[in-house]
Amino acid sequence: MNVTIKDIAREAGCSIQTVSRALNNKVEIDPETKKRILEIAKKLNYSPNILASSLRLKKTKTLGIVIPDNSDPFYAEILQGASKKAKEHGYQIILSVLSQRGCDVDEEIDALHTLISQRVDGLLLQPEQETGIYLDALRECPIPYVLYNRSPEGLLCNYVTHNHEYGSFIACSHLFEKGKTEIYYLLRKPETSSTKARIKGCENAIKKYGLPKSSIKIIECDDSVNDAYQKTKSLLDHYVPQAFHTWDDIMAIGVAKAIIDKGLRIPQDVSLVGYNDILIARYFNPPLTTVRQQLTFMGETAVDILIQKISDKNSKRVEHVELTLELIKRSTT
Amino acid sequence: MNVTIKDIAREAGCSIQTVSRALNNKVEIDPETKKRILEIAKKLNYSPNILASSLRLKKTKTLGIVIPDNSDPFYAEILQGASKKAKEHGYQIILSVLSQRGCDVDEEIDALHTLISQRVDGLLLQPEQETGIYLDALRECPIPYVLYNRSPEGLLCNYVTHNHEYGSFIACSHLFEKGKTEIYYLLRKPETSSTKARIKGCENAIKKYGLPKSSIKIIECDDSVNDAYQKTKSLLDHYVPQAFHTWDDIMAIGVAKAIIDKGLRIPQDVSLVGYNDILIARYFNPPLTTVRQQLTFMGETAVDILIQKISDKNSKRVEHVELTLELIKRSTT
DNA sequence: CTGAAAGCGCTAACAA
DNA sequence: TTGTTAGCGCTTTCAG
Repeated sequence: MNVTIKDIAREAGCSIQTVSRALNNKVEIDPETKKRILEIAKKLNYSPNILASSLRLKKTKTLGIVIPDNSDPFYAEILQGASKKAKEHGYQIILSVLSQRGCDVDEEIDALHTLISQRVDGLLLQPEQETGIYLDALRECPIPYVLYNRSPEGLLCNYVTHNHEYGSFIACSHLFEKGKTEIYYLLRKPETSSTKARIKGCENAIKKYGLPKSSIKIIECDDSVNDAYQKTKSLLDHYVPQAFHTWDDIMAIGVAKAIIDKGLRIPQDVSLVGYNDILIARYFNPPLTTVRQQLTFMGETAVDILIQKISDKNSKRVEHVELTLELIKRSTT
Repeated sequence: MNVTIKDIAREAGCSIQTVSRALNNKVEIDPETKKRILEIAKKLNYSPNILASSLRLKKTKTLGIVIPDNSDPFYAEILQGASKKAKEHGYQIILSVLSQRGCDVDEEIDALHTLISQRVDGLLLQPEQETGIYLDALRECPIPYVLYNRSPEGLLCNYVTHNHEYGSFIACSHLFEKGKTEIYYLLRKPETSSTKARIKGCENAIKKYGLPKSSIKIIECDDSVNDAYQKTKSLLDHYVPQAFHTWDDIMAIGVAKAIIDKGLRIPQDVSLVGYNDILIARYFNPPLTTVRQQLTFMGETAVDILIQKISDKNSKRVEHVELTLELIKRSTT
């Protein structure tokens, strides 16, 4: 059915080896034969079977990436950066999107194993469950991997993250500087290392400004914007706090809607600081003060590290990259 | 290095064939041997080499998808739907993101050929260039494919789209009903079939309401939100139109910012209708009137059709699915 | 129920 | 410069 180098060899009256050499730009070949073979290949509409060559070469030029949810701009942006960079390096991306947004460890482990079975050369992961069982799976991983947005304790590995302790610190500090003495902090995924770092950052800000611990009140939300919206709404029914800070910009937009629906003004009545600086933040009304993460760059960097690890298998060095966060002051504070 | 069925066979003292049977849940095997083999496999941390089995089986259980830009929520949503559905069917996704957002035909053809080389079982594509050269490449495509969001003339193939002629028709009609007699329509990708359909829809609305052709003025923008923002701003410097309609919600948000920056009110001074109904539309301030596309569902449907075509290779029937669009009335009109 | 042999399409090593 | 041979890891005959 499909045309192979064998077919080309027959047509050209040479061995398959010669065809292989012509196709792979090897030097040890007569320019004339090479030209003839290439023409025949084109004529027969030949498409090399990467599967066969990968099997032989024991490398696939393929990276596996696990993404909890591509409809979240946060991850979509990371994936964008990763896939562009991979393409630049001549690597393909095999994508695994989790259906439970990472709430199911078994699914996550499964995704990992499937990708390994596919014989990808390396993996980009964000362990949603930084618990023993997933980390165990990771420890047995036979190929190089780089974590993004996570740096689990108790696992020595390559990762690229942001310094979230600093991120929530500058967000809260900014609000304190503006004279606010009370912040409601809406967060999610309370168990992840990144959330823990953020809470630490809040506490640091409290300390720095000599405020009581109760200055920051935490509200836990699930993954939907709507939950942030509803919880803010309920809160505002009883009480109007001075300021909100949120785990991401999407939640901030939900909070903003609740505030505006209540007939309150931002920032005159309530201040608001988001997180991530997704594209919309700048164009939102009012433009959102937020903490900028370098999402595309995180994806790119993770790929760079990964590919370096792939080429340099025996290097046992571990890469830790911490990207910088920046407070973007706009009109909600 | 890696453990293979050969290693398991040696360990179990049987042939590789028996191991293969145990691993693939074949019936013709003693339950006892099967159990023993499975245990050994687990002990040795065996991971099947999909490459080898794919090569042998001539199918990879893999779908290729080409996406112009994953940082655009429009495509991110489609990809989300597609990858979830693929996973449900037990298929993997190989992702190819274009670096020029589809402005480079050669890159697009290249992406196509690479995916074919990878021996994916099927392809999901959105031809950015509906010109001869890309369609030619498609005509030579040896594997099943389904187009999403495009239905190029002169190519008989499977596709899933929305009825954009109807979409812009309901958007414009809505504005006309509200008494507006003049709409500035900001669009992009003027050459695509989907844009042409939209312009047709505008003309239909004009006809229906017996208005002059000049009632709808077209402004062409590039792919950035900023361009929509800037162009609206320049326009508003000289003239305040009654209404805007945009090619997508992101552009609408850019337009809204320009209007608000100018000190004008939406919808009292200027009305605005977006397109797509991305998540943010509902939470935007003011909540955006828009035309809802079923993006996740489009991705899912495309995968469903594709997998059906893969299982049913000899069926020469061509599937055309046209999803329905819906006007979502919120507060910008 | 189990095993031996062949081959998927390709490339590396060696020989001519 | 070119051809021959072997083998990557797996599954599908076919034979025991």
